[in-house]
Amino acid sequence: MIMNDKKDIKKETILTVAEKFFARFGLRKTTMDEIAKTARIGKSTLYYYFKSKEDIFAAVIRKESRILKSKLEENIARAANPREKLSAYVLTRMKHLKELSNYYSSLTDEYPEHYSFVERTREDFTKYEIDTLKTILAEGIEKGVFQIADVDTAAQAIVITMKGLEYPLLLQEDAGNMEDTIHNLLNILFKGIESRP
Amino acid sequence: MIMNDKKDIKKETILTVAEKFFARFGLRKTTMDEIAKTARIGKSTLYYYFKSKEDIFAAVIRKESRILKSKLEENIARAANPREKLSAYVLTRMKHLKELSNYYSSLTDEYPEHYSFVERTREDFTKYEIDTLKTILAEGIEKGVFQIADVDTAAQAIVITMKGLEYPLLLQEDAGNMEDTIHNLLNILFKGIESRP
DNA sequence: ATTTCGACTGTTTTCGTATTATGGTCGAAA
DNA sequence: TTTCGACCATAATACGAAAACAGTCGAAAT
Repeated sequence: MIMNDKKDIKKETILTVAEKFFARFGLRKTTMDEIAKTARIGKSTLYYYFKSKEDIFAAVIRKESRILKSKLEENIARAANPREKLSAYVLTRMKHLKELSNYYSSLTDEYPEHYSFVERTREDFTKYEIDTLKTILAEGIEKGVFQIADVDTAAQAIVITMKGLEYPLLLQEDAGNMEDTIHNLLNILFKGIESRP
Repeated sequence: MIMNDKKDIKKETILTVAEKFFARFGLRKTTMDEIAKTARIGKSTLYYYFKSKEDIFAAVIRKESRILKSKLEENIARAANPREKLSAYVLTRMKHLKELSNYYSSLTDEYPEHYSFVERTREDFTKYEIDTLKTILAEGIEKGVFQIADVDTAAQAIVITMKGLEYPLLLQEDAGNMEDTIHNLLNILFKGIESRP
């Protein structure tokens, strides 16, 4: 456990370099030699800090997930009530992905190719998503603004719907339409769970 | 316009042959020579009835859309009230795609590759979907069981959500989970549009 | 003990090229 | 009107050689 701070800093440096390559060239076309050269270290050193290229990629995904997580928490905290929190959650999440797809130009191309790998890597984030949504929904029930029979399944349904909309969103299938659609879905969703006097 | 019946019959024969090839090998790996040989006609004859390979593929898609359409209409007619109609619509549509993916083994692989082409070809079907959903929703409003401000956007939101769920459904990302998810979504949806006393 | 790396390896990817397969055309024949 | 054989330009494939690649290892540096 000695020198762990120093090791983490170095890992971070490597990730910063790797991130840029993955963004521009994707997983397949990014080479370990390039990462090593750009980071000014030997390629072998890379393998001292990470066990494989996929491992680095996974670390980048997890880092990205942490950024989104803090973004979500920030926007949720800003929201005044459960309704606004839920709205902020869905909108922030979908907008973030959209922005990401501009930076990660390879994201759209490699989406099908690496779908299951990314999904496996995001497992923790997905758990976080469900937990957070459950918390928001539960808070809404407690405050008497939501009326939901099964919070678990409701949270799961929301997550799967958001995931489902990811690919069409990346393909910009309906481009401008998409944000409207999300708003409409939110409206229907709210009418669906809002308790009425 | 002479001999149009005979021509249509021949076209139908070609489609039946082509369909099986597309199902087993997908669009790319199916060759015009194979279709011609199996249909026992010259390849040039194929081009007398269809203007390109994609044209045949599009015809197969449209045929499949018609089948789904009649399936939908059958199940909608069977349903007693707007709520059951809407439920039947969504479930029939999603189950049909799932069944189709068993038959069309290439569907999953080629989904990203031909996404935009299939989408363009399905445009008419998509219009039908929105129209049908609007009719169901309008009927629900008229009978006082639904309460929706904007029928158009609601119908659109439902269609886009169903489309969004297609790819995860094909990838069987949550396999058994998927049908449950659709049910959950339907439940939320219903709570969202049902009028309450 | 931790960290770094050069040299190495077995496997993929790339590349140039020759060859085949394929989508599509055309004019003639039925 | 319908059919098709012969034909064409292009795209896919096959293949061997060369290059690039992910990952290993033992030794050197810290």
